[in-house]
Amino acid sequence: MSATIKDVARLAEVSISTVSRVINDSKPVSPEARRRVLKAIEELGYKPNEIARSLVTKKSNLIGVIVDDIGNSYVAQIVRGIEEVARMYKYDIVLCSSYGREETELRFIQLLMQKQVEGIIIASEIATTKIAENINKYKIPFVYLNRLYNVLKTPTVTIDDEVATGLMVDYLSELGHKNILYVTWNKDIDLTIEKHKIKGYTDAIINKGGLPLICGVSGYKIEDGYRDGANVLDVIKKNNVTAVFCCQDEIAIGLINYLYDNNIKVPDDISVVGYGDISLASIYRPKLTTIKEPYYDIGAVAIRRILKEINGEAIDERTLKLPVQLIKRESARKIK
Amino acid sequence: MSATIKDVARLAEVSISTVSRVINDSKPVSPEARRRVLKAIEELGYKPNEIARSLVTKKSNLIGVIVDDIGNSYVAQIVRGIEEVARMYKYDIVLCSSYGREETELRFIQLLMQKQVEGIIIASEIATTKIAENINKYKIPFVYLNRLYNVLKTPTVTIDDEVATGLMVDYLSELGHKNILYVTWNKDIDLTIEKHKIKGYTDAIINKGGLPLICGVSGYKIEDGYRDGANVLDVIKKNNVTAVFCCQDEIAIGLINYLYDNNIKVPDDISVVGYGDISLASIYRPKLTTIKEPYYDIGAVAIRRILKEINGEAIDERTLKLPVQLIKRESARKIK
DNA sequence: CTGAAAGCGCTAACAC
DNA sequence: GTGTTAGCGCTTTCAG
Repeated sequence: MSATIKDVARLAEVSISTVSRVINDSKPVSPEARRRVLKAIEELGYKPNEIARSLVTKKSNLIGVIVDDIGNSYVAQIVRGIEEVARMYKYDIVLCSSYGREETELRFIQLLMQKQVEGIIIASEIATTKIAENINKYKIPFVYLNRLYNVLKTPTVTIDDEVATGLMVDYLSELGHKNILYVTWNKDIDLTIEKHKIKGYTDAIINKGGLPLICGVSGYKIEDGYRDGANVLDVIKKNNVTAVFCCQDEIAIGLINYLYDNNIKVPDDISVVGYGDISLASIYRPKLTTIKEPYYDIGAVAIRRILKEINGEAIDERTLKLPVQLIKRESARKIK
Repeated sequence: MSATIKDVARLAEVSISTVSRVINDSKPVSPEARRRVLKAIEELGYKPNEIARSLVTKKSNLIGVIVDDIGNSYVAQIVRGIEEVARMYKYDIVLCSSYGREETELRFIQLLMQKQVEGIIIASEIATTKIAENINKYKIPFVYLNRLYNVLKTPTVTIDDEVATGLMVDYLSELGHKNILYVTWNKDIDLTIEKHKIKGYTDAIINKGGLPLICGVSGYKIEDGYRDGANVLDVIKKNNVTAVFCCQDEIAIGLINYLYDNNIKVPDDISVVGYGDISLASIYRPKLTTIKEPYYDIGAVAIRRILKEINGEAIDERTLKLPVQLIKRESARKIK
């Protein structure tokens, strides 16, 4: 068993209050007493028990982070952002992976509440309204990060997706592309942020005097982009598409993989761009031209908001929008 | 403020002990009392405060996990393994990222101790002996996972690296390769597991009647493999190398990227294989032939060991070795 | 400046 | 089967 405040007090021949005072620097202590306490602490290797401290101060210094899957690189980036700023304020992160199961997330919220976390950030990809109801019950600072869905009326931080897709279309146009295909995950479009992205795309295309061309795939993972590659290729051929704009980097990479495996070279034969700028985007060959969603910053801003709220500071709007950035790399090129 | 056990007791008109008993199912309670307690709990939305509980039971149900960088996909896989089995035993994970700084790791250990974690797993890449001394002081269950270094006399879980590299050489030989270059991170080789990997490689090469050929690079990241690509290419040309065996997948990918950018096709012009089987290995094109380090399992086995130790069960050897697996994909092919 | 004492929310003897 | 009570290790009045 490690030393307690009592042991320190006994050894230093002072009361436990005095020990507490020097530890927390909460009230003046005579130099002599302080010296003795410090010496005793040193000798015993005493470290205050945070659990006991939390119980009385009602501050756990814990933030709960519920993620879909930490194995997703973009999720990892968000978590990095969260942790790094949390730590600046002496907060620790307790990590929960839900693997997209709603009941699991619900269970985690409760679990985290029991652990007395002071705030919760969810970075998940499921569409759910229960979560919000559930969490509001607890009146705890909370931010909901979702790359796909947009159904919860809770604080969040994103980029302006409509502007972003418009920006990409403009860029592709500059490169001389006229027939630009947008590839989207065709599920629950009304609930997802795809609604905004499609609007940005469509408006920009029409603005250039073109005709929107949209094609759906059955998921938003690399496998999905690959699996549905044949369909997409079909659409490409039938419409003389020269540039494909995928709604997620993963789909773009899956598609490029499919094209590669079928002897179609990107960007020589066709341009393919993504959305997100996941870490793979710059490692992959060809390097992916894409829209940057600043995951690290998203996490950092989210936690900062939570921390502010914990401190009772005024917090602004529910949704914070970070600047949009177009990343020009190799997977799109001038049309010949 | 949320409801406490007292509130429940008052509402149910029983003592707090009775409430505690029904919560924990620790002692028989009359059906009638139980019913009333359950009702009160329901009504108040009562959830036991884990902090208070921990204080008295001296069980925090927390495991500290110190990682180098969760942004590394293999680290994320280890953490997944840890979390998933931890959760089966009702443990939570508190995550700390050290970004390879030793002082930070040392500070985290102390911090985690103060949080009363019941065990610590470090998954880091730095070479240090201080960590072990420090942690042993606390007599807390502890596992040290390090993909590169091998200096700590602490429990760990790995694969048999010597066997693994031998296996790869054998495979490459089967494909007809005679001049197989081994690319290693040439720093602290005596301290790293490279020592074993090089031995496995060398023995196997000699065994086949070949001559070992080793070339160093200045790091173990993708950038490093890329940056030193020119040097490696030089060695390749001078020695008629037909297959390159990189000590990490990252280096292999960096190198292939370099070759790609210089119009050398893998595997058509040359075979390149890696070590680790990071998630990128199967996404990348060409898909990387490699040795699988089962990261998820490594994490799972590590936490299982910790949990066993917490429960006072007997634990076997310090180092657990998981089975070696050769993953044949596309980046190596039969010599023409 | 310092100590005694109350109490954070809960569990676990211990008595009844 | 149930209530009373003594802590867990700490912070924080409140006297002095």
